[in-house]
Amino acid sequence: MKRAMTKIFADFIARRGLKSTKQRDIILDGFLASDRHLSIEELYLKIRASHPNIGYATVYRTLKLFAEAGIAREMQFGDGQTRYEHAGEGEHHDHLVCTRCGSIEEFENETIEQLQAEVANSRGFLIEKHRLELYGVCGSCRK
Amino acid sequence: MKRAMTKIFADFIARRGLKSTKQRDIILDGFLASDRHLSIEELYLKIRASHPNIGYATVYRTLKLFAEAGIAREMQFGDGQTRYEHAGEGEHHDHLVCTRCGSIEEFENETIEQLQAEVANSRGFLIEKHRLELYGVCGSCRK
DNA sequence: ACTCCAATTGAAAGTGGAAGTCATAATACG
DNA sequence: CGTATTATGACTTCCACTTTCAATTGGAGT
Ligand SMILES: [Mn+2]
Ligand SMILES: [Mn+2]
Ligand SMILES: [Zn+2]
Ligand SMILES: [Zn+2]
Repeated sequence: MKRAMTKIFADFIARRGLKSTKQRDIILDGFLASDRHLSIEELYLKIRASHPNIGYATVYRTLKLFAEAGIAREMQFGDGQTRYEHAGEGEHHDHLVCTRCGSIEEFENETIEQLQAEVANSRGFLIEKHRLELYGVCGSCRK
Repeated sequence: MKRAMTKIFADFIARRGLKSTKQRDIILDGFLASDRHLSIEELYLKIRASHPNIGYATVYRTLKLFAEAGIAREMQFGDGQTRYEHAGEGEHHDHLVCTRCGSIEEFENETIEQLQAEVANSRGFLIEKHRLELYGVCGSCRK
């Protein structure tokens, strides 16, 4: 997975005539090694621990590149910060967001996806993407 | 509907020991007379046309009050602006958001709601609220 | 290896929407 | 009325990005 992502990003860099830099390598490593759904700030701080000279703006711009390259996806969970998650090839999932501890679980439900398609169809609406999030209290927080 | 909303807000004002003001009346009228899903700025500009002396902050604060009173609901559709829609008693719906013209349609699907509950249940997750939005091209924009 | 130029970087400044401040004004009620 | 309390509006601050810019770097072509 990590290999694949690294390859995809390298190809993207090449295709776009961009340059390979050590900052981008470091940020990619940090991103791939992390828990999913981290904010720019979170990744920046994590990376800064071992690379104090990498700037916020570079992390910010690099995450945008990851999104363009298709290895990251931008998300908004209503906490005022943009979060990035790993984006595998064509994979899709929705989220359960705990309003207590902030943890984010993922799920997939093909039936829901189909019903969404039906709703859109019946109105002549062409779906490009969708967002389904369940907010509430996670299992751990309920104990 | 409008009558009901007005009543609900008046009761809310009374219950909380707040004051009835002409600004709040004007803003409530403007809100109820509007298309749904408008941003603070949009409502502010709309109102300013006939009431140039009403400030942005008052519209901002009053919409928050509407939300607390239960006659409005705060929404985020990813365009960076908070939008408010009319909130009827206990009613719920999800949205189809056109990425071309920005129009927002509403829909309800009980089966999807049930499946969401099942997903949550199977993980011991307690749903407090959810968000389901389909982004794409609306019927009009496809023609 | 060396040049050269476009791409990149990081610090700093800028942006836009939301949220807070505060002096003045308006409301509720005895 | 008179007064305590709340509301208003102009302005400021906050915050999460987003852009700018001078200095640096990557790497294609000598
Ligand atoms: Mn995820
Ligand atoms: Mn709606
Ligand atoms: Zn939790
Ligand atoms: Zn449209």
